[in-house]
Amino acid sequence: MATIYDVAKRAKVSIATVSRVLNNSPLVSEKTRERVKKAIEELNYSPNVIASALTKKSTLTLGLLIPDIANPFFAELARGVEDASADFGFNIIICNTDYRSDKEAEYIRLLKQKSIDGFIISTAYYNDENVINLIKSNTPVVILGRDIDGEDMVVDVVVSDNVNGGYIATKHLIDLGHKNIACLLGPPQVKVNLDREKGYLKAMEEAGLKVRPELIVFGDFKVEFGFKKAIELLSLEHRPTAFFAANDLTAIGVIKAARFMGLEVPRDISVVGYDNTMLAEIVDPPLTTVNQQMRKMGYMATEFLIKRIKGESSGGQRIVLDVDLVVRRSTSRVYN
Amino acid sequence: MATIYDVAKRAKVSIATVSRVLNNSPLVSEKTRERVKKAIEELNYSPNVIASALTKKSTLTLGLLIPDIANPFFAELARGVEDASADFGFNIIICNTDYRSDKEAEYIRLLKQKSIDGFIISTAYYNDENVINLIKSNTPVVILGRDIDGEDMVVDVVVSDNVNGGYIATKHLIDLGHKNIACLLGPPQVKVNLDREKGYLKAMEEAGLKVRPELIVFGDFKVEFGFKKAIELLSLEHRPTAFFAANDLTAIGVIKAARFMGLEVPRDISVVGYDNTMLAEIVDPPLTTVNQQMRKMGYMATEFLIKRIKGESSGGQRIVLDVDLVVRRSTSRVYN
DNA sequence: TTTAGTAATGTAACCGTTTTCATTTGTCTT
DNA sequence: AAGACAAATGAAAACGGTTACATTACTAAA
Repeated sequence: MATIYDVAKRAKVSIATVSRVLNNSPLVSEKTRERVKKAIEELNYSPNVIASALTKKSTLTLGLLIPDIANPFFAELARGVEDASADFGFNIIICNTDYRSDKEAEYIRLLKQKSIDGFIISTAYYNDENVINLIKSNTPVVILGRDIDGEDMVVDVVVSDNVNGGYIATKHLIDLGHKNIACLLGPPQVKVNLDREKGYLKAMEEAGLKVRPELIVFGDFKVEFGFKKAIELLSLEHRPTAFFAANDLTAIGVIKAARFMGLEVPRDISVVGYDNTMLAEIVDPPLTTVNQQMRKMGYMATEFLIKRIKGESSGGQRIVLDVDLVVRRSTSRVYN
Repeated sequence: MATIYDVAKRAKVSIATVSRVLNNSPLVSEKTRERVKKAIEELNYSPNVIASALTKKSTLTLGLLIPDIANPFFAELARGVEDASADFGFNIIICNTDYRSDKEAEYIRLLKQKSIDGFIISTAYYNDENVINLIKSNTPVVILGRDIDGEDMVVDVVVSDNVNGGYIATKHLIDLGHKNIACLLGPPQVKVNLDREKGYLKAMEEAGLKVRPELIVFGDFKVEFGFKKAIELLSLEHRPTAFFAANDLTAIGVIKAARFMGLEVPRDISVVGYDNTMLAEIVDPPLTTVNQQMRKMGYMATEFLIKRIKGESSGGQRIVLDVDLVVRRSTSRVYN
């Protein structure tokens, strides 16, 4: 591979001049600039990012921490992140943490060694020490799809309006006449679940409905959880007629459980999911679900991070994206 | 951040000695080794990969080229790739090419500038110039889930047995009594589709069934394609009773089309998919599909690449992974 | 005790850039 | 034509490691 020296020699200038041309410095005469460009062309030279990173510090690379890329929610987020990165000339390194704090710490250590320019973090727990330390070390960070509990930390946060998401989902069920509405959430350490619960409670309260604590359950975001818990709740004496699940996978588990117990969705049981992943269209019946703009979230978060890196922003913003309800065929009116 | 100089000063040795300790060189006495380690510990020093990459050339980073991470098939592949990378101390940079050759070329250029150690390529067309040039430039490359048409190119290839996949899917339908079996494939530029077709033809021929060319259609891997094409074929006078689709999404499109036309799966129409993505379990009816070991493919490909990078292998291997049929409820016997 | 030979350590060049500072070149005044 | 000043260029020192080679410190044999 050709180096800057080869270019310099061929253009009969010093490497400093070549470097200036490379970085569009104004203090190169038109004549020599052309000569250098020609040499670059002829040698098919392209600068070594590693070498320039050593002095400039910038590697044009970002780290993305997510629990699991095989989960469609995070895949969609990742796509948005990668799109923005590409648009701004950055690349992203993907890290799957499997919800494990030790893996998260290890990846952060590794990526810091590699001098990446910033982190996009989708794995943050409510007050995740790894992440808080990272932010405090003054590394550019943006928190994506999660919330973090840091007093006066300089960090951008891009989330969607989870309280409202929980609210509109529950409201929709209430409007359909449901009164006994179960609420299946993800892990309580992830703040979005607390927010969605808040929305659920708000809607219930607003409608003057009694909240039955046994119908609010925290678990994980998996199909299995929805399935098992729904079976349990549907076996209750006074069983719920509707479920609000905190993601599409859990909602699908609920649908499977209903079918398993000989109940029909939506005739006997209504189900609302969350995320509007591609699964929602595919499952039968198609799932009514809360649409988060995942790709947009990923894109915006990355945009913020890059602005921060370039010094065009000083961080500390909190963006809340709208959600909306996509009504499909897993919910219907109840008569009682 | 502490540098090797800080460590050297604190341990009262030269930076060369520190470097030796860092790289586990045997020619450091136990005593000084301890001293250096202590200094490293105290300063919380960790070496700058960028700097070392400049001399060692190795960045411990790999590039993964896929069409779209939001596609569950590639997400699964990517997960396997990332798992292996993590196990061997590498990181991966993800690139979405959207099936576009120009994007592919651009990413290759960019990643070469960043001196990554090797490429895992899942986007290769039958004879993709970008990829062929890359391989010829002697960069370590492994082709994942695709095939490439290079006479004596030194490149590892990890694929699954697509001919057999097409065969067992079709055979399954034939065994159920189907005679008119449609075959919906992806783009013909992607060799796997040719292979799956080959398997289809082999099974048909073996059973002495007449192949109707109008029932073999190339398209893309999307739901829409399956939907549209199925409607078309199901409107034929002498319509197929079964479909073999080259991925799960297309198969789901077929199921939707059948339902749209008032036909029931599997009573009226049998459908076999391909990939065994999570969608297959979720769709209704659950999809009979050919299982590819995607995560394992990703893992193995990465393992090969890393061996190649470390000089433990000289490349040129071709691994074909087994496939098997997962029979669910989208296929049934036909009586005619 | 000297000496040879090996083990341990240090010095300095190098990897391919960027950038500060010094130097040269060119233009314009007077 | 000389001087002043700005514009263009170059030399060399960083950046933070690795490593070839030189040097020093040991150990054991003579």
